Amino acid sequence: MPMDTFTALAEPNRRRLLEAIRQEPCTVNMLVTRSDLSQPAVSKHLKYLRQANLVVVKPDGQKRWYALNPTPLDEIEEFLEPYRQLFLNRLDALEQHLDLTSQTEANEAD
Amino acid sequence: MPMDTFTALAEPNRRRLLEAIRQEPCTVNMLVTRSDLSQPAVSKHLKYLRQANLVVVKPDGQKRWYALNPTPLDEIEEFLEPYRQLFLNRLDALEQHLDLTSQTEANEAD
DNA sequence: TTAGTATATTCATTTACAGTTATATAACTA
DNA sequence: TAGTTATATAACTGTAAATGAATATACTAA
Repeated sequence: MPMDTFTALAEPNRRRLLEAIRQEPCTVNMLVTRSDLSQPAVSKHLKYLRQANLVVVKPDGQKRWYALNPTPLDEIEEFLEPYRQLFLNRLDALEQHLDLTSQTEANEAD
Repeated sequence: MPMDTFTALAEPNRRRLLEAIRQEPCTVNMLVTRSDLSQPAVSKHLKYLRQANLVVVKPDGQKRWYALNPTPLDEIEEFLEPYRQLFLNRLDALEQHLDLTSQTEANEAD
C-alpha cells in the first residue's frame, strides 16, 4: 500500500529529510551525513516519500539524487483552505463585534 | 504522551471528524450519526484531537459540545510556507526563463 | 431510587511502522 | 579480477496506535 501525503508528513525525521531535499537535491549519503539516522533508516524513509510522490529519484552512476516534488502538498493546502477561511471569517466577526461594541459604547457614553 | 498536530491529521477518520466540527460544534452522538464509526471509536478519536489541541470541549448536561480550535494548524502552515515560496520562485524562474528564451528567439530571428 | 441516555475508558487483538543488524546488488576503482 | 562505495532490502524487535467488545461514569428523568 502506498503511503499517503498526510501519513508521510506525520513522521518528524521524514519532514526533516524533506526540508533538506527542499534546499537542494541530495544523495542518500548526503542525507545520512546531515541527519542522525543510519543509512538503512534514510533509505526506508525515502521509500515512503517516494510512495507519497513527494520526491523523485534520478540515478547517476552509483549515486541516486533525490529531488523534491511539491505537487502532493496541494492536498494539504486544500485541506487547510477552509480552516484558513474560517479563521478569516472569525477575524471579520471579531472586527465587526469590536466595531459594534465601540458604537454601543459610544451610544452608552451619550 | 499527547499527540502532535501532524499525527492527529494523518488519520482519515479524524480529518473527517474535524471537518464536521469545523462546520458547526458537535456532540459525540452527532458525530457518531454523521460518521460510520462506533461511539467508542468517535470518543477515542476525539481524545486524540483534544490532545493535539485541535478541538475544545464544552460540557452541557449529559452532552459535550466539541468545537474547533484552529490554532495548531498554524504549525502546518509554517511547515508548508517555504514549499509555497519555492513553488512561487520556480514559477518566477520559469517566467524569466520563458522571457529570456523569447528574447533569445527574437535575437536569433534577427 | 431506578431506568435511560450520553460519553469515556478499559482491555485484548491486530496492524503499521521505526530502528537496528546483516546482507544483497550495482557501480566504480585499482 | 578483487576491493570498495552507494544504495536498497530483508529479518528482527519494540512500540504506537487502530479496532472492537465490554464496561464504567455522569447526567437526566420518572
